[in-house]
This record gives sequence, C-alpha cells and structure tokens, in this order.
Amino acid sequence: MDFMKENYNRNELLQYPNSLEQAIGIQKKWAKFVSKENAPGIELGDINLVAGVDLVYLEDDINEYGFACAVLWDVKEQQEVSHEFSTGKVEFPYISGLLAFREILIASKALEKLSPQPDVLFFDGHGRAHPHRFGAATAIGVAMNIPSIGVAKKPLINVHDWKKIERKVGKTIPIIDEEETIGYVIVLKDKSSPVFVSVGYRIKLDTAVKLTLTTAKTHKQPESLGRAHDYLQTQKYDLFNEIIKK
DNA sequence: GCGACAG
DNA sequence: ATCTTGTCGC
Repeated sequence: MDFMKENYNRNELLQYPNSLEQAIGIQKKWAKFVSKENAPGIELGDINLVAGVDLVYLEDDINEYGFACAVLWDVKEQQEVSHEFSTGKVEFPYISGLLAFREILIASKALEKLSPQPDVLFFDGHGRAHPHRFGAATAIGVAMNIPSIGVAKKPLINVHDWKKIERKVGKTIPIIDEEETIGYVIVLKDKSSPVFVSVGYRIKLDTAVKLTLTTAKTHKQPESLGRAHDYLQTQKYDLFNEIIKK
C-alpha cells in the first residue's frame, strides 16, 4: 500500500502529543489513512469475542491518573471471559474532539493484557461520528489494528431531538452529517437513555449496529462496556492506592 | 459575535 | 470524567 511511504507508524497514536497542534496534525494524518485504506470490514460470523473498554480518573495534588478496564465477552455464550485493568499518569487534557489522545494509551494497556485478544472492541466514545471522522474509538482500533466500534452516551455532532427517542429496546435514529449516515442513536435497554453507535475501524455500520444490539444484556451499553464501567467504579480507589504508594 | 462541545 | 442534593419513576 502506498501508505507505507508516508511513515505511518501506529505507535504514534499511543504516545502523548507534545502540543495541541501536533495532536491535530496526527489526527488529520490518520483520518486520511482510514479513509483511504481499503481493508475489508470484519463479518458478523467471524466475531466470537468482543471487548469493552472504559476509563475513570482520579487526581492527587500533583498528578492526574487514569484507570482503564477491558472486559472480554463471549458473544455466543453471552458471558464474561475475563477482565483486566491498567493505570497511568494522564498527560493530555480533555478537549472535545481530541479525546483519543487523552484515553487510548492507558486503554490499550488494559486491552493488551487480555488473552486471547478480542475480534472486535467497543470503546466509550465516538468512532466515525466525529467532526473529522476520527473519534477515539477509531483511533484505538487503528492503533491496535483491531476492528472497533464507538459507543458514546452523548452526541458530538448533528443529532436533533435524540432525547425524544422512545426508550424501548431496538429504537433507532440515524446520525446524518453532510448527507452521510455516520451512525445510529440506539436504545439498548428499556427505559434507559440511548447510545450513539458508529463505526470505529474495519467494520461496516450495519455489522456494528447488529453486534451492539446482540451484545447488550443488562446495561444501557453493550454488556462488556457496562461491566468495564461498573468494575472501575467499584475498584478505582483501590487502584489509586496501589499507584500512589510507589 | 454567541453557543455548543464524546470522556 | 468528577463534584454534588434533592427528587421523580419503576
């Protein structure tokens, strides 16, 4: 592929940028990579294991720390296989549109601990439903070279009246930007607010939507993501104490 | 200029 | 994400 000429090193996405300008430049460069790469998307029949990744943050007087949890989920058996945590000092601020640079380094460390590796990963944030079509879910998929799906809890662009969606499982509203359907607002659990699903990397939107619906169980998010969130809320202080002692 | 703005 | 009181619905 002609990308290789342009020094595309996935590791670049797993380092903290030195400046805002650099982050924007990196995002632009990789958005181009994703839009031009012609790798096929993974098919539903080839997906046996998925993983959900989420993060929480805690800070002391000096530093801010991020804690990630990755939950491995068996699609057919509808049960958890295992989960892993990771910890790290956060060195990039939260900036809307640049979430990837704040989160995916630590998130990738939790994912790397999973064995076996998942066929697809869910990330708490947007994928293609992003101003530059390169949300954090896309970034982590590219960085780890694993198909990914973005599942956010709030819109980043364009969805009017999403709050009025009927809170019944399966209800959907397309997310359209510049004539293109870049995702769907979907209710995964009765009486719960919807999630915003979009393609991350190497997966088609319809496949992403189907997988999101089939891996939803008791949470408003895919079960792997909901569990990752719950595990972190339960264990974040223990994880914090561990890193603080060093 | 003003408001909105994933986690 | 985190902070943070009360309150409405199931």
